[in-house]
Amino acid sequence: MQENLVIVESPAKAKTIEKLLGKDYFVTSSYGHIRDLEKKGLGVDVNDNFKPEYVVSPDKKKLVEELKKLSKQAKTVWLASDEDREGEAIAWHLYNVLKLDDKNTKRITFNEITKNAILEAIQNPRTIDINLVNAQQARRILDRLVGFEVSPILWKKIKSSLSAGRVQSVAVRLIVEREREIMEFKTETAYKVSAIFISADEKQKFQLKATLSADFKTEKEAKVFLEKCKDAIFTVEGVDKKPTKKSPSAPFTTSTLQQEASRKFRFSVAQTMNIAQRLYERGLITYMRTDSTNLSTLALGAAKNTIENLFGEKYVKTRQYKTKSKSAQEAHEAIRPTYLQNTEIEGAPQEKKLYDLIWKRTIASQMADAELEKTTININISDETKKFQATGEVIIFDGFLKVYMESNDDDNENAETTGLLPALVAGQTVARKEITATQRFSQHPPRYTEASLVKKLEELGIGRPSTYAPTISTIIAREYVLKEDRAGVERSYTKMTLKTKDIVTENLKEIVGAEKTKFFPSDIGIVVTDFLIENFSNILDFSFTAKIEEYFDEIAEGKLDWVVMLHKFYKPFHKKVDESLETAQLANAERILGIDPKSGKQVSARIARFGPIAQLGTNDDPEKKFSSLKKDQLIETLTLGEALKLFDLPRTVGEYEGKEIVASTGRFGPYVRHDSKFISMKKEDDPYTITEKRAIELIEEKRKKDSEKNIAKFGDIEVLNGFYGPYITCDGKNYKIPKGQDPKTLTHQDCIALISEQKGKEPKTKTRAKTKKPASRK
DNA sequence: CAGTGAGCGAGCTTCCGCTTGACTT
Repeated sequence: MQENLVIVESPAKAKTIEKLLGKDYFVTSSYGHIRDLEKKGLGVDVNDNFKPEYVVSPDKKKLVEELKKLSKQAKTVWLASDEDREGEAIAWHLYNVLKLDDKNTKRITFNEITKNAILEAIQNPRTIDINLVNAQQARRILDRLVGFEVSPILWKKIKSSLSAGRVQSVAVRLIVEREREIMEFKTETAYKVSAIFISADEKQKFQLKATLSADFKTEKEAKVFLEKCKDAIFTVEGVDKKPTKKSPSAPFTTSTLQQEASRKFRFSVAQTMNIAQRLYERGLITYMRTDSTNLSTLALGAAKNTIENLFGEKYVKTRQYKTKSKSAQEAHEAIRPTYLQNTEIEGAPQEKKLYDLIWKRTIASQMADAELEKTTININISDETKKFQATGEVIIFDGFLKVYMESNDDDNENAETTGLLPALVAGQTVARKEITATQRFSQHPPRYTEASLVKKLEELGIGRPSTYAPTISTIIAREYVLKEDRAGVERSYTKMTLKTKDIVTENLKEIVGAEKTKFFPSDIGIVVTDFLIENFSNILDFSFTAKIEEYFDEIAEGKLDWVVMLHKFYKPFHKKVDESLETAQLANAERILGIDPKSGKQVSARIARFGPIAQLGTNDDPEKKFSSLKKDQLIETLTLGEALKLFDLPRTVGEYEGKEIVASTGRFGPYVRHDSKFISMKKEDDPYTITEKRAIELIEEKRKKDSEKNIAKFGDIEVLNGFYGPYITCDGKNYKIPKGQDPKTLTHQDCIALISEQKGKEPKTKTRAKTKKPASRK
């Protein structure tokens, strides 16, 4: 029996600390918070100074009993949860729930896990800081009030099971507003001119690529310029050399790691966190949920040694980075390898990749600046004020670039800067090889990716490292936003090239606007956002979190009473809740698109019980028709033509064996129906144009497949040939056939045996918030 | 590259931040 019980938040951390402290200390963990506000109802008494109703979480009951037992046996209990608001609250809840005694309870904190730091903490224990706890309670209660009072308004006004919250609603707003910017975006076109120059005499041999200092608005202007260039003389005005420096980025925080892993490996935010968790549990990296760029003195020393060994002394530059994010609570170190001398690790390929990234980023952050020389050459054109310019960059000393370079968000391929430029001198003339004017288009602002959304949220101080990934799954699960690929569209552009004598004009085509795993808002997301902005503009304000954080800071410093703060917030807020329940109208509830020229009926679009629909005929029309919108259509942008097209389905294609063939689009994409059977169309088919002949082909193909499908049938039990190969089905459940077994030889008895054998290990149904997967479209 | 192509209504849904687990194909 140990005299000392130390409780930290994470079990992996407990393990390392126990090793450092030795046998007099038993170190265990609380697995985060142990209790929370009652789940049913508000969990807060708004009529009694926001008295919270705390309940031990069901999955923590066993753990709490265990901790109670341990704490009774210990002589001293050390509450060593993290050194931030949440950590202080965890300590306070532990103190209360475990009914600890002041006399033998000590609160300690440390923000790096080294023997010295921990021993120092133990030498300097303190008591629980109730002001900090109150700041956490205010935060927790405010979030509950917002979430649980606003969400029910949405159930009533828009759709059941929707949700609103301080963090998620702003995340959706960002995506909705970006989409609106894109809708309103007007593409502008310009002609960019670039030239390739070669030596004017035979002495030098070079090719120099240069760009014109200004673009032309019209094709005509660009052409006039090219004409002028035909007989122009090109003279080097000057060669300018400037030394420049590049500095490494700070070590990883949660959000920067998510961004880089997304840019470099296309990992999703959740994927990155899962892999990082595994590395953390194996003791390979420090904690992965952090907002700090700080490195421990131990790590700084190890980095210095490693860099010296690998690259030499002149590559070393020890740096400590200031955390940029103002909302940072800095309870942990930056994310770094635990042992910097381990340049690589064993493990799954993805684990190796992520570790390598973390290692490089950490090491680079402690390396010298890269020294570069940037050269700019300006070239004058006779009788013309515009100039050509060529720039090149040469690395003089690679410094940190030896190991790592941060990637860029916009994968623009117009990297104009090249390497070494030819050695030209002022006054020298150069000859043109060719000059081209290419039509270019301005680009709409980019849609958010998971990682760029996290970046934006962090900049706004909204959300925490532990919530970025869950926030993204929430807004997807509510179907406020979709993460999607979109095919691009073809666009034509002109390119004029001045060759030796003539100007050649070409009309070329390019694909633009293709999107890969980007966020698009849904109609529900748009309507909910508009409603919330209309009625709860303060909460949807991008600076709302930052403002209340100031109050929380004051509470933490003991300058403001948390109950007073909540009263101030709640009074006007709750009034608004009541008002909007009574009176609020939905913004953009319905859009009238126009009149159908064929029937003379009104065409409109709105959100109905099962989602967005188009409607033909007014509400009082007994023969009104409905059609669901397609997945890539939005009420806001739907045109009359697109809406009318929706009513062309279902469409009678023809007849086969005396029965009608109908084509339409369903949940799983376009299909043909015949004799009350549904057959999915192939990629190349279109329900609007499919012919009778093709439809019959599909029907016959399906029949043939079905006939091959059945291998055997024993009453309820069937042996079928499916997508993954043969399988047994019974009562709507499927069972595997062992490898090496020929399905044709299975007897009834064999099947029964296989079923009962596999029934035992059926998965337990878990009541987890599941992300509903919408039907996939081809 | 399987299965699938609804809907008459009861009762429940929901927040943000700490943590890890563990169903099978």
